[in-house]
Amino acid sequence: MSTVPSRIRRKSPTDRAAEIGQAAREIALSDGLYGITLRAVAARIGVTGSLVSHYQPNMDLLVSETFGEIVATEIGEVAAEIDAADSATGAMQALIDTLLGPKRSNVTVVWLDAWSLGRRNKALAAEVGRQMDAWQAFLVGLINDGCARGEFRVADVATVAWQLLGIIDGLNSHATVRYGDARTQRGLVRTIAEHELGLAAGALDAR
Amino acid sequence: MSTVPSRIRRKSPTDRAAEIGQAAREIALSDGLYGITLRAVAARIGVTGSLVSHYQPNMDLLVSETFGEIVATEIGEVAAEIDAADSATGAMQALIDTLLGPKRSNVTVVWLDAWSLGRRNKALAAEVGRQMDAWQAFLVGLINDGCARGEFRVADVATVAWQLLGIIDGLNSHATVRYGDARTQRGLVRTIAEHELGLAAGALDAR
DNA sequence: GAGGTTATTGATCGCATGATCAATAAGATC
DNA sequence: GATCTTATTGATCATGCGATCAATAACCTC
Repeated sequence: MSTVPSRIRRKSPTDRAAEIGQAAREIALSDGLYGITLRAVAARIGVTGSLVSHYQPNMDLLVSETFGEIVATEIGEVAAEIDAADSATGAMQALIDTLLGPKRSNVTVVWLDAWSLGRRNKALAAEVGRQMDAWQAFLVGLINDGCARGEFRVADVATVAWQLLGIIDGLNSHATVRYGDARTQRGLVRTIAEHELGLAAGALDAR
Repeated sequence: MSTVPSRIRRKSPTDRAAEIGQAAREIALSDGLYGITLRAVAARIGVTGSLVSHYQPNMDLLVSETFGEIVATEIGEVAAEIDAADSATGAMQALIDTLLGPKRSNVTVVWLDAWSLGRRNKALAAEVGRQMDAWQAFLVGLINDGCARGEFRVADVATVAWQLLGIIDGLNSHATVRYGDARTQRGLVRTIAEHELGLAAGALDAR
C-alpha cells in the first residue's frame, strides 16, 4: 500500500487571511455582524476554529475590519452606479434610488448591527465613525459638484450631507421592520433632498 | 432550638411578574435589549433563573414586551414634556430638543437593538412595528394640531411625520457612535422640520 | 393544625461562545 | 534527502445562554 496522500492543503498566510476575511464579509451580509463568530467563519471555509484564531487573535478586530471593508465596498459600488448620470441631479436621483432600494437591505443590516454592537466593541465603534465620515465626505463631494454646476443651491454643504445621511439611515432602519414601502420611502427622501438642495419640487422624481 | 425561620419570601404572582418586568426594563435601558437574559434578570432581583422561566417561559416574549413598555413610557413622557408648550411650534421645539437630547440616549440604544434583534425575534419585530406606528400617530396628531392652529402648513401630514421620525432616528443612531454634537444635530432636524412644516427659517430655533 | 396549592429552588441538560496549547505535518530551504 | 519553519489540527477550558423537571417549602383554606 502506498502512503496515504496528504489531506491538508496548506495555504499561504496571505491567501488564508484573505479567505477568512471574505468568509467574514459573506457572513455579515447574510446574518449580520452578530453572526461573525469564530466557529461560523471556520465552518464556512472548512477549517478549525484554532486556525481562525491563529490569523485573527481578536474576534472584535475581525468584526470591525469586516465592517470597514463592507462599507468601503458599498461606497465604491454606489459611486460607480452614480457615475453613469450626466448631471448632479441625476446622480442624486440614482443615489437615493440605490441606497433605499431592496438590494442594499443586507448592508443596512450591517450598519444597524454596527451601531448596536459598537457599544461593546471599541474598535468597531471607531471604524463606524470613520466610515460615517467617509460617507459624508462622499456626499459633500456630490453636493459640491451640483453647486458648481449650478444645479444645487446649498448654504451649508456639510450640514445637508449629514441631514441626508440621517434620513436615509433612519428610513432604512425603519424598513428593517416595516416592509414593502420602498417606493414610498424614496419619495420621503426625495422631498427633503429637493428642499435642502434648492431644487424645484419633483426635480428628483423618477424619470 | 426553635425551628429555622423561613428564608424565602414568597411573592404574589402579580407582584413577582411586575418585578421581573421592571428588572428587564432597567437592564434594557442600561445594557440594551441584548442584555435581557434569563440569568441577568434573575440576578437583578435575587432569584433563580428557573423562577424567571416560570413566569416568562419564552425569553423572546419578555424582550418584546419590555421593548413595548419602554417605548410606550417614552411616548408618554415626551407627551407630558411637550404639554407645557402653548403653541404647536413650541411643542415641536420641545419635541426636537427632548428627542435629540442626551437624556434619551438609553432609549435610542433600545431602539437600535430592537431593529437589529427584530430580525431573529419575530414577536419583537411585530412590537417594533406597532410602536413605530404609535410614534407616527403621535406626531401626526401634533402636526394636525399645528395646522388647525394655522401655525403649520403641511400637504401630507402622514408623510411629514414619517420624515421627521426618520431623520430623528437616523441622527440618534449616528450619535451612538459620534459623540458630542447634540446641539448640531438638533439644528439639523430643525431646519428640515421648518421646511416640511411650512415654517419660516429659524422658527424652531432655541428660544 | 391538617391538607392542598403553587411559588421557588437546585440540579442538570444541550448548545454556543472565545481562547489557549501542545502536537502534527506540509512545504520551503539548503 | 535532511532540516527547519509554521500552517493546521485536536483537545480542552471557562463562560454564557435558554430550557426542563423533580423536590421543597411558603402560604391559603378549611
